[in-house]
Amino acid sequence: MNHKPLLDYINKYINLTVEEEAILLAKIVHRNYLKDQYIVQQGDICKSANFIISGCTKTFYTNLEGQEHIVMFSIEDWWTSDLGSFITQKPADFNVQCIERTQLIQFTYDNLEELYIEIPKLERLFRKIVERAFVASQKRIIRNFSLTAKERYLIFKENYPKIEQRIPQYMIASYLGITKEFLSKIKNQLIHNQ
Amino acid sequence: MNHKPLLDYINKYINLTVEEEAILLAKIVHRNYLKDQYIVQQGDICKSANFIISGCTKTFYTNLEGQEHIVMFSIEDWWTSDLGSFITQKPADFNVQCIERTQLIQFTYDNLEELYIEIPKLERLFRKIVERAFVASQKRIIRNFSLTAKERYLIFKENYPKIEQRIPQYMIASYLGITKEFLSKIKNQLIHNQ
DNA sequence: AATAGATGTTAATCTAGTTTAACTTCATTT
DNA sequence: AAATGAAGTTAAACTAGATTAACATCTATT
Repeated sequence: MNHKPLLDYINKYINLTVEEEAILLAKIVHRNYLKDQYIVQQGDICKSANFIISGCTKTFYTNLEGQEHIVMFSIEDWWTSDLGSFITQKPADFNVQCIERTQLIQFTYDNLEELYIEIPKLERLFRKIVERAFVASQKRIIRNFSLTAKERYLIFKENYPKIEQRIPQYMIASYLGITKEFLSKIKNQLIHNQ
Repeated sequence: MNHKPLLDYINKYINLTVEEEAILLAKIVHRNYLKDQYIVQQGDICKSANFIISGCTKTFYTNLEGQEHIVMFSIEDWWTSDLGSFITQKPADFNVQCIERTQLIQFTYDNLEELYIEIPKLERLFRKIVERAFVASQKRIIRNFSLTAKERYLIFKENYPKIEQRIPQYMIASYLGITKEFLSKIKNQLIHNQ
């Protein structure tokens, strides 16, 4: 059981004592998912906040016409969940699915509520994590409004240089909010530097 | 000095003792802004998290061509700030400007850091607030991708029935990510139920 | 009451991105 | 090695929404 990435990650935000680490480790579960398996499905109640040790997930919404819209990709050292469903314990709006074989650490809702009481410092940890996630989300809204698809694609490549090779084009298009055909056209334009 | 809306708001999330309330109230500042005054300007370091007692603000980004893109409106019983700038104490990406005469309570960065230490429960309060804000922001990204401008306008009217009368059309258009001319067209279509 | 400035509307023209559909490439299974 | 299917490309026709520009309305100030 490899806890190190989680503890290293936590220690960037707060300092846990050895006893606190032990309390925390007693309440987590390691879990392995295969490629294409779902961690959360739209309509389910999201039971866990998940810290990724290895692998990659996509969080997406499927509308009535069956079109997928990807809100985020998550990789090693990041979290994945339907946070809205998790915090309210109501049915999820989003699906979370593994794009690769994924190894993660799960905090169930009840265990995390207990941990907040046993180790109040964790409130600070998660406050800081969600603050950063919120800021990134707001910036994404602005990019979607004020930039063209080509500009958004270039920024995506800059921000996630390693992810692009791991993810099919049509998912990147979905994340950018365009069709796979138009992404294909953009890439062609970039090759012929237009 | 009217603290009641703030204390009522806080008590929906956590319970403060009388002593804790006193500590908190000692560290806040009441502030009044006139219509059109700025609370934060792009490039400034955002010095405060602001709880609105009365009035209304817009948070927006101005791009190089001078176009405004509104990320959020804030009214009574809600927060306004450039959170990204506030938490990192680096220059703001956004402007926060009053659309009406606005009365608010300010938490400066240093005071809030001290409060987190004196009243650790506040970590929980702000964790929960930001969690909800993040969830709303994710849902907005999906709406922008998967709905037409007309659908987004109708949802806006549903979600903010009282705000619409208080805010000029061109700002609503900016929030929806469309031009004021196109919003005008949408409204005309809705009148003639197309 | 006249002027100026901000806000809102209408309509013509234009464009970024979608849709549809046919084709290619690549990996997987039999 | 052939066959199936998933992923990606290309190109033509189409549309949601932008741009431009002229005009209308409303308000505040002198």
